[in-house]
Amino acid sequence: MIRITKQTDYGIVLLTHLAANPEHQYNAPELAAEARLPLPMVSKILKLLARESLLVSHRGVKGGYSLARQAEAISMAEIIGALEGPIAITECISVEGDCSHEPLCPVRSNWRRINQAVRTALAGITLAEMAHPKQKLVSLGQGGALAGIQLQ
Amino acid sequence: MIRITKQTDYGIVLLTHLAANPEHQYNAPELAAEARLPLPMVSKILKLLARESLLVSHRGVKGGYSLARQAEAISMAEIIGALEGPIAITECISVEGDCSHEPLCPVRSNWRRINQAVRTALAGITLAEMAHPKQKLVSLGQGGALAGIQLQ
DNA sequence: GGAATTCGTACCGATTCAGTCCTGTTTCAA
DNA sequence: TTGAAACAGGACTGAATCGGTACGAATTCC
Repeated sequence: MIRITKQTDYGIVLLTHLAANPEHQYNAPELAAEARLPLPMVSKILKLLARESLLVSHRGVKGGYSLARQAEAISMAEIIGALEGPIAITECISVEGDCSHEPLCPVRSNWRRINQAVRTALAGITLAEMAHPKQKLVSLGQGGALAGIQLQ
Repeated sequence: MIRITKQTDYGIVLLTHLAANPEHQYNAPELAAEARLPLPMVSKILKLLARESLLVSHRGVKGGYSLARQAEAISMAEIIGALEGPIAITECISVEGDCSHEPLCPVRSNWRRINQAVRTALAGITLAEMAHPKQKLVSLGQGGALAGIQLQ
C-alpha cells in the first residue's frame, strides 16, 4: 500500500506539536495527552527520535524533549528516514547487488528514479510547513523539489 | 519503509516482459522462466492482474495472458492500485473519518497533498516507459504530473 | 536521598507477507 | 471423445513485521 507505519505517523504528529511551541519543553506524558496517543507508544517514538538526533532529551525531574533544530530545518524525509529506515520503494534499491536478474532487469533503473523522486519530494517539505497548514504557501513546482523528475 | 510489496514488484517485472512483446501471448510457465520467478507466485499475480482487467486471459491448451491495453495506456498508479489496493500513505487517508483527533490534526491535510503528489507521479509514468528505459525521455517537470504540488 | 523522568531492551499478540498447494473449469488437438 | 495444458479460485502455512506493553537502570533536580 505504499504506506508509512503508524509509528511514523504518530511521530510526525508529535513533532508537529513540538514545532508549534519550540520554546516549551514537553515530556512524554504531556505529549501523549495532547496528541491523544498511548503513553508507552509516545515514549518509544520519542526515544527513537532522540537517538536519531532529531530531538534533544533532558533527563531528570524537569526533563523532557525539544527539537534539536528549528522546524524549518527538519525535512519530512529526515523524519521518515529516522523512524523507519532509508526510503526505498523496492527492495532491490535498498539491498544492493542482491538481485539475481539485475542485468536483464530494465525496471530497476526506473524504480531508482521514481524512488528518488519521492525522496526529493519529501525532502522538500519541512516540519514547519506541516505544522502550519493554513499559514504558508509553498510551491514545489517549477524549480522546486519535484520539478526535475524524468525517466532517463 | 514506504515500500511496495514483492508481489507488486514482481507484477511490474512481468508486465514489463509482456509489454516488450505485445503480440506474443505468454503463459505462466513461460513468464516465470523468463523472469526467473517461482511459478506459483507468477501464476497468482497474473490471475490478480487479469481480474483487475490489466491483462486478458485465454484459457485452454494454447492459453496465456496478454496486455488488456497498450503499454502506453497503462500507468504505474493503476498497476500498483490493482496489486495492492488504493494508494494511501497514511491510514487516516484511506479510512475516512475514523480519526478521533481529526479536528485538531493539522498534519492530515498536508498528508493528503503529499499522497496526491505521489499518486500523480505514479500516474504519469506508463508501463511503456518502464519497459524501455533507454529509449524515451519523459519529463514530468514544468506542467507535468509533479509540477503542481503545494502545501495550501 | 527521593521523586520524576528518560533510556534501553526485551517481550507478546495480531496482522500481513511470501509462497505453496489443491480442486475445479475451460479449451484445444489428437 | 478424450486427455493434456492452461487458467480460476481458494485455502493454507511459516515467517516476518507491526503495534503495543513492561520493566529495570541511569540521570537529574529539589
